[in-house]
Amino acid sequence: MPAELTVATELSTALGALGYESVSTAPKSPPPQLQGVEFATWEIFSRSVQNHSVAAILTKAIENGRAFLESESALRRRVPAIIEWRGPTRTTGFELVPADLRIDHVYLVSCKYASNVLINASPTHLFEHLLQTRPQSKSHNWYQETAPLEFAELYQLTRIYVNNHLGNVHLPASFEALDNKDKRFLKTALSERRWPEELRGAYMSLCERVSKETAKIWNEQIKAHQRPELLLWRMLRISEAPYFVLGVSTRRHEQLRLRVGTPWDWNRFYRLRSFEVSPKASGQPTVDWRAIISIKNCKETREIAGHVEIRFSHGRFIQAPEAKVYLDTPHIEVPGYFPLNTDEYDLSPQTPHHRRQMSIFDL
DNA sequence: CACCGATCGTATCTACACCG
DNA sequence: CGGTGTAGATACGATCGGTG
Repeated sequence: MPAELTVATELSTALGALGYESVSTAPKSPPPQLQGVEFATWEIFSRSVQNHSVAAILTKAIENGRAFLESESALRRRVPAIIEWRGPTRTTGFELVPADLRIDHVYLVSCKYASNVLINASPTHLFEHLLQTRPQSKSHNWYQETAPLEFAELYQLTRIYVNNHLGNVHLPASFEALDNKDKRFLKTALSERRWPEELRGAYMSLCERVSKETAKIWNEQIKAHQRPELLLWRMLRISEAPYFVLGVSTRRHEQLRLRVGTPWDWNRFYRLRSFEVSPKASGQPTVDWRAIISIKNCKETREIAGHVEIRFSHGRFIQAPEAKVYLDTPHIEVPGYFPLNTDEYDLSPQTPHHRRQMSIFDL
């Protein structure tokens, strides 16, 4: 059950925020404050609590919820009246805040356990529109757009490969002529994790070309844009509504407790100096990104780095590739992500300037 | 054998063609 | 012209396997 652990961490976080100290004391039915949880879901949750392999991560989730309850920048020990769980259903439309829980109608909480993925977008949306529009329904195959020759070559070799190995299969002469049945067939035929030896070279050429062209296009769009920080904010999921991230980091599963600020907060402290993009040699088309940020009233600069994979999403050749944005810098070091208990609003005149900087950045 | 980066998967939503 | 089926898209992360 893929989503079971996700559900369990979200519900454990909610329990923690309600003051529960351990998953072992979890009630037999959802607490009255917790809304949107079916009894059947709660039963599945109760079962996963018994599972020792997930006990450690659920304990961290409970602790995160409790920290949220205690935190001066969050609940300040006021036990919530309502915690709404969004559940497995997705929000409608173009989501800017990835919240799983909503506490007392206002506190939005995203539970993020061991994930460095920031956003999944269509390549056109990310590289050409810089995430500034609503996602378009019509998008093209980015591989074909950026590497038409390499893509065609890969398809031709795939056709030969399939004929040689699976026999009596007649795929159309061009990729464009594939129907859905053909595509599903190709997906199955190429379901091995590694590409077949015969195709590996062509696939690597495709990767290299797509990476280079993507970096070029993305760089040009960024250079042409008046305010590239708008792209950075979208990538970091910084939007008009502040929210909280509770979870664990991918590295060593350390606790991760953040308040994600808004562009308003961001502009008070930071300025984007540059946003650079370069192709990366990898097993799939990849571009690296890197933002240099200066801190206002201070000589210091910060860097945020990550990469984007441009990858097949539902199996090879099935449908248009997607762009998956990763954050490689630890969350805690990202300007705009504030550790839960820092009081960056402490800007009273009595506070010496250097102390203000300390309280903001050095926790 | 835990860890972590690289690679791959699925549920659900939206837009749109098609149908009566 | 509203209901419905379907393709294409996003949001979410799972899992594999090399490595120290």
